Amino acid sequence: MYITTTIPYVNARPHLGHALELVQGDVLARHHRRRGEPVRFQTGTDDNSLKNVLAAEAQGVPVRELVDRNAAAFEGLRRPLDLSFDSFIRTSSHPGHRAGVERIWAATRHDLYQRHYTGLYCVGCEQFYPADPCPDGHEAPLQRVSEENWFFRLSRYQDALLELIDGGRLRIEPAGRRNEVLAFVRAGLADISVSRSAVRARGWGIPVPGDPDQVVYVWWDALANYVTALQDGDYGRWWVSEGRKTHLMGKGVIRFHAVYWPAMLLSAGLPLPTEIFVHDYLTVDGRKISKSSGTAADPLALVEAYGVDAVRWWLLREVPRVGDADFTEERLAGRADEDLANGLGNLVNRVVTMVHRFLGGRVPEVPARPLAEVSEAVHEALEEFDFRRAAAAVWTIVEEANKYVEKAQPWRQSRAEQEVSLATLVHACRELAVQLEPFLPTAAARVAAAVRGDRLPPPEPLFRRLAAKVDGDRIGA
RNA sequence: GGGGCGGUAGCUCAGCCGGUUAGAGCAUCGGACUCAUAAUCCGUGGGUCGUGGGUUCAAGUCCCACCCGCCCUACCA
Repeated sequence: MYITTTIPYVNARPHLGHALELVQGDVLARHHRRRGEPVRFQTGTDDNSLKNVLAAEAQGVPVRELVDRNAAAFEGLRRPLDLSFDSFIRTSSHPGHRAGVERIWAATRHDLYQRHYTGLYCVGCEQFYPADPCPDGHEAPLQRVSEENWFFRLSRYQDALLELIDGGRLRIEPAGRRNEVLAFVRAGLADISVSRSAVRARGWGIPVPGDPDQVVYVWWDALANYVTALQDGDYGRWWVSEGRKTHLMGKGVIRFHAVYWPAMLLSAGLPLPTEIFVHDYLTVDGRKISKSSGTAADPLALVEAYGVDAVRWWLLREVPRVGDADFTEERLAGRADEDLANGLGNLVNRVVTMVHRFLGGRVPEVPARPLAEVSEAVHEALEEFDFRRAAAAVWTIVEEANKYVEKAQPWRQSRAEQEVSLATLVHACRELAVQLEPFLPTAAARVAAAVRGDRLPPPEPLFRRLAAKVDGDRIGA
């Protein structure tokens, strides 16, 4: 399985929305690896966007410097968020990217033509609009741009795209998004401009082969990353032979991935991705994430304040498959205290304590029942990209184990009975550690360490409470 | 303007092809227990299922209109 996230442009540091997509991809990657499937999980940054240039100008720093600094911040999310991506591509520095874009350009050359174009261009959207108010509400006024651009015959691929999506060869989830794409394609596809004048791009980006006055449209450039990042044998392995190629993305960029990108590949005669999963957006304190969200939307600051487990758990356990979700530090802490401290942490702690008190720390041998139902429920949920349902399925182990303690009441049992009940509970905790790994790798490792071996280490709390921290010490503005 | 998605208990949400008294978690309240991070377990209360029509023996669950939020798309004079 080849899993990709979108590559964000790096005009600013990463925010919580980026973390959501990365964590979702990470869960999929870890889950499928654990099932023994070969997995390549890839992310990266779109360095070539004109927005990066403008941001650098606004800050008065060289583009290269801004791009390098912010790209490093994205890549730097790996450790604090426990991400397991196998490769990180930067479109401005990956050794094969530019050559790859040029190859795709050449392969689609039969569908490219030059046309004089005059239109209103929104720099914020990197897109042309027919009338002045930019629908996204970017402040900069639309620029009247008149130039000779390269166009791609997107219109030729309408039927092929419909067949591809309607026939299910390109799966788009959730279903509502698939319908949205189908409606867009059925409405008719116009050819799209796929180059910009190099002058307008401030010389930033990849020059059009044979036409140095133009640079390749940043979307064309960025989309190509999914294949250009695959060097040498990797391309054959992960793009040609691999049966499952999954793109993760936010709802704002579905058209580029579900329409432009497959059309580019069709034109170039290259294999297509097989799945697209579209997530919705996060708001913070009821507002769109923006600069003013400050550290409350900064994944790094959140991890430092609350820990990686709490942050990942909120993203996975609380964000619905469909619909925007609102993040607050209160919700993060509430979920962490309820589930991690009171639920999981307390369970492990009470089990370990009882093993010490009643059995001298020794774990008795008992036949272990595998918890296949949980594993299956997790898998089914993840096949639908329902991370919340998958996380809930893992949690049934915590709930069942806590109920089991109340029912068995080991403190009232004979030694023989205690051996059975506590062995069962230790087994449940071990299984929990296994099932939890894709979601909370750090927490899973700590649980595993607490219940490993014949002799358990002395009990100690696995998770501290966070709610008090929120009251007195909100990190947000 | 066209299309799509949401609007279900205080909060976050489940409710597939229509069918017994509409569910879960959190919060509230009551009880139990003591192994545990005042944790856990059991139980209670609480809902005009956005509004109004319609189809049906039967609708949260299908159809129509409208209201609210969001998304996509186009902006006919």
